[in-house]
Amino acid sequence: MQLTESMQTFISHFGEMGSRWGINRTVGQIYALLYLSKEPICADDISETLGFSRSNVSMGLKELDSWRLVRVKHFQKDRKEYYTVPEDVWEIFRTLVEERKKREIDPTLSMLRDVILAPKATGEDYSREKMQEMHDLIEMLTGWYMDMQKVETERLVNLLKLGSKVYKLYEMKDKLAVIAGGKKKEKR
Amino acid sequence: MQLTESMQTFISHFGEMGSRWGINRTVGQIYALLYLSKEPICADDISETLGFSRSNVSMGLKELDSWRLVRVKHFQKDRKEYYTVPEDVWEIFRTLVEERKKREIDPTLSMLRDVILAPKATGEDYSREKMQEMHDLIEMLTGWYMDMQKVETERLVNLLKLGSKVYKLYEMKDKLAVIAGGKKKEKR
DNA sequence: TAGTCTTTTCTGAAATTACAGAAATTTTTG
DNA sequence: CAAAAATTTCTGTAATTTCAGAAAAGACTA
Repeated sequence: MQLTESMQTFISHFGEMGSRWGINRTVGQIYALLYLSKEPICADDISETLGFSRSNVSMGLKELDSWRLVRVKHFQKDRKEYYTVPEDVWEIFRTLVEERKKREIDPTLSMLRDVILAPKATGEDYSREKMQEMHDLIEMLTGWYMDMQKVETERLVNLLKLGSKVYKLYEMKDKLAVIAGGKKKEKR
Repeated sequence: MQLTESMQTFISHFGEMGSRWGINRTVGQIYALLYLSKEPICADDISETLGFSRSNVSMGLKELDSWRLVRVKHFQKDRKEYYTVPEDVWEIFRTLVEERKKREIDPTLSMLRDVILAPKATGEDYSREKMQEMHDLIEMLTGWYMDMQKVETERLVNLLKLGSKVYKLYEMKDKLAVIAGGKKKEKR
């Protein structure tokens, strides 16, 4: 596959940023290449285009698969496996957040629950309190995210665009309740 | 410093999760220890409690400092430096998001802007479109976050608790505008 | 300003991770 | 079922990262 200069830049960047994102160079570049390609690509093409060994590409694809970031496609009369990534950037984003949550947050939440349930030793009042605080914060954030996940993309975009202005709506929710209730009956 | 069993568990976990969070074991454990300690701790104490070399603790604290996650405190008649972390978990959380954004997202946003501005080569219609899409998504999300950052904690908590229900308010915003206008005239 | 206490930086060794090529395994097709 | 094609796993090496101890630098005091 032929890469233009801007594609090169994009792909290299994903390689370099890999370490900050917790993936390695190979994986980052493979993903970037697939993201930019309209057509599905087979492992050999990836290997040749990026100059990685065939085995490395295999490992990279396996890693991306574990992140649910690639899809395999088959063409008839060809037993090669062709890879793509989902086209919808919002879908990609949601997948990414979900996986990071699963890997980076859930284990901690689980540990915190265990620790909080264990019998309290003497002299650990403060530390227990802090563990509880961390637990509550994480639970609130993940709960919120899981709730928001159900909102369809278009509505989510509207909410994001509204941003903190949404708070003004919230402040008026009692009044709004009056209206909503008013239709049925009357005010509080 | 004496560690109870639950503190041990908590600290070890932060060490183990370190690699997933992009920090090393030492740094993770130092942070965890400071988080659980009500009193500021000096580097020697950290070193002794966790069993790391004094130099490693110094490096770790420097790393945490670069994340703006520690504070230094001095006591009179003692030239030792004592370390703490901010007590408010929300403040910690905001700092963490800000720093991660700075390290993991901003460079990519910058790369995308550059690439998008560069003259388009032939045959890269699709890839350019995808780069633009990624750029727009990231810009929208970071824009939203920066906007939300201004909202004070208590209000933010209310919004989080409201979760996707906030969308129902949004759907009624036109009605609400009527009320808001009405209120303005009647009072204040 | 010398002496002592404290922190930071340097250095090389140890551990971990990344990776190419080889070997093994699986899948497809005749 | 065997041959061929493709993928995955294994293995050794290279590169990177982590870390302890040594050396250097800085801060305070007598």
